[in-house]
Amino acid sequence: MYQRVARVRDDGRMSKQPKYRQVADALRREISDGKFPPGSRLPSENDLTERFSASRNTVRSGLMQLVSEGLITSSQGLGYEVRSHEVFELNASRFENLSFPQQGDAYNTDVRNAGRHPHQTFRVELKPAPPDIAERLKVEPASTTVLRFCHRFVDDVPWSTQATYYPEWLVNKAPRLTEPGDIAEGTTRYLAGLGIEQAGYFDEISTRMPTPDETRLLEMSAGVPVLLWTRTGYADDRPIRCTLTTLRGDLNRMNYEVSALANRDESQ
Amino acid sequence: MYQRVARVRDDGRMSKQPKYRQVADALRREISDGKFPPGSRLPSENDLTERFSASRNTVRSGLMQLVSEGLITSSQGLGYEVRSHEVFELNASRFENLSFPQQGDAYNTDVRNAGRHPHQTFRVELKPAPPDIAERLKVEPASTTVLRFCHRFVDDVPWSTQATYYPEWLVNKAPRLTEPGDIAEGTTRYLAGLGIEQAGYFDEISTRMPTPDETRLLEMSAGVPVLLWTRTGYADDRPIRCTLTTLRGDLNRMNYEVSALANRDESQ
DNA sequence: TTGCTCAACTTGTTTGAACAAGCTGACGCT
DNA sequence: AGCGTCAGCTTGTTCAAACAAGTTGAGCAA
Repeated sequence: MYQRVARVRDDGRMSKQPKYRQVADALRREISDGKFPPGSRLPSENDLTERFSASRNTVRSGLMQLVSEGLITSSQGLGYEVRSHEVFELNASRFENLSFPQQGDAYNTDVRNAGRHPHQTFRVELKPAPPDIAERLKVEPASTTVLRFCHRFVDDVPWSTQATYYPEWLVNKAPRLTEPGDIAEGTTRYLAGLGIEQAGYFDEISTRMPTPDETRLLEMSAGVPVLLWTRTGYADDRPIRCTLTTLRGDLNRMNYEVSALANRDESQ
Repeated sequence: MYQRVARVRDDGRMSKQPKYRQVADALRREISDGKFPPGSRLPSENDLTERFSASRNTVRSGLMQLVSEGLITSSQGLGYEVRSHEVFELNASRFENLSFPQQGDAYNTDVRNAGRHPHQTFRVELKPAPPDIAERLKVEPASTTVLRFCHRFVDDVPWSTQATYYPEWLVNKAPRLTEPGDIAEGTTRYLAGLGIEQAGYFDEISTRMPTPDETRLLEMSAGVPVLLWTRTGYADDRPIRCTLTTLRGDLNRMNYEVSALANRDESQ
């Protein structure tokens, strides 16, 4: 039976909020007040059913709300747990090409410096350029590109995926880009040795909820968005690579350090 | 009655996916295939109930899934609509202090250049520094700061909120920061006129699901994350401001253009 | 002690029903 | 023609019940 929520009640204020939202609001408040600290467990659905005089389904609706806000997680047989946050800082404005090797190693050193254990799987493909990549690389759509793909973990927790596309003309100059394994000295350094130096890049950052594929690959729980980071690298004003990085939003933060003096001359 | 989903069925593959997920997957596929283009409406819950031979609640679970993925929206009385995307580019690496005025105006000109109509509300507060702000401004926690708050719209659609904190010592030098209205020439330019020039900044970017407050202020629908952008501005290596910007993730993309030459000298 | 089983918890999935409430167009009245 | 009402669509909220399935610890057997 439908039971209209009291319109004038509660703490005296008008509150014609639906019951499931009252549940969510109450629990959210208690979590932020520290009654349920990160890592702790919430009362079971049955307990909450009693406490709020609501059906189990209604309580579940409220809990679902908090799950999709990224505040709590649920596991069958275990209960609901308050999510604890731990972010990894990602310094994006640093240039890797002087004393630092490239990608894999920038990541490796960063992670190790943080006292964590890095791990990654690697894959190389030949692939026709997707439209957005082709546009950024200034090549024909569906023209051949080399795709170097990385799946990265920190302490065996999936952290990010990275797909770097190289245009065909560059691969002709730098054939080792098609090597199926990691390039020991780093691709940036390898390219620099061939006289192709990444002199600048253009970064685009956006966010959205993960696709089912991303959810699987990054083992993401509900209510956590991804950070999408696209870096287009240039040498002599010509695009030489385009890197799409997908980062778990709950684990990563990106940093840029920019100085006015450095940028003064290149007013866009 | 509980009815176990067929284990060997469908297209011949093992598929012991729960029914509500089958609904979500089928619809997601049809949306990405273009059967339901952005802006179009999905069949009603009743139609889907028939099509999938499931109860209305099960169909709703599947639809909820897509809503929280940010793929569709629902409106009472109207139905489910496929979300259409339109992003606004935000050039974050540009320096505003040469020929461009500050914040409000960088935003105003950007929006107008895009052929859109900007609009913002403004507020000034005196507020004790929150811990994270105090740390970034290198002042005592809870010491006095001036908070200048902006609520921004594009074509009357809520776009972002921006809160800039100035430390007390700076306000003593630049009293107009407490003026309740907009500073016509822009705060950066006003400060530069007093010999305080923002020579660099440190940006931090992260993402998460919005809080209920943010959902209300930015009129966000379910399944859309926010982009959090923290900019700490420096003059002579001393923090002079800290700006927290909350951006609707479905409407914004941030860009950084960085050149190696510019950054070569300031290896951190 | 070790190891297995199982009862008793937990959340996950599904159904059917009922009523609330927003939206739209048809119909009929003025 | 103009306007208001309302039937009939839509999604939103809530309930009660049942069975599925993951987790854990108590207790029994080897």
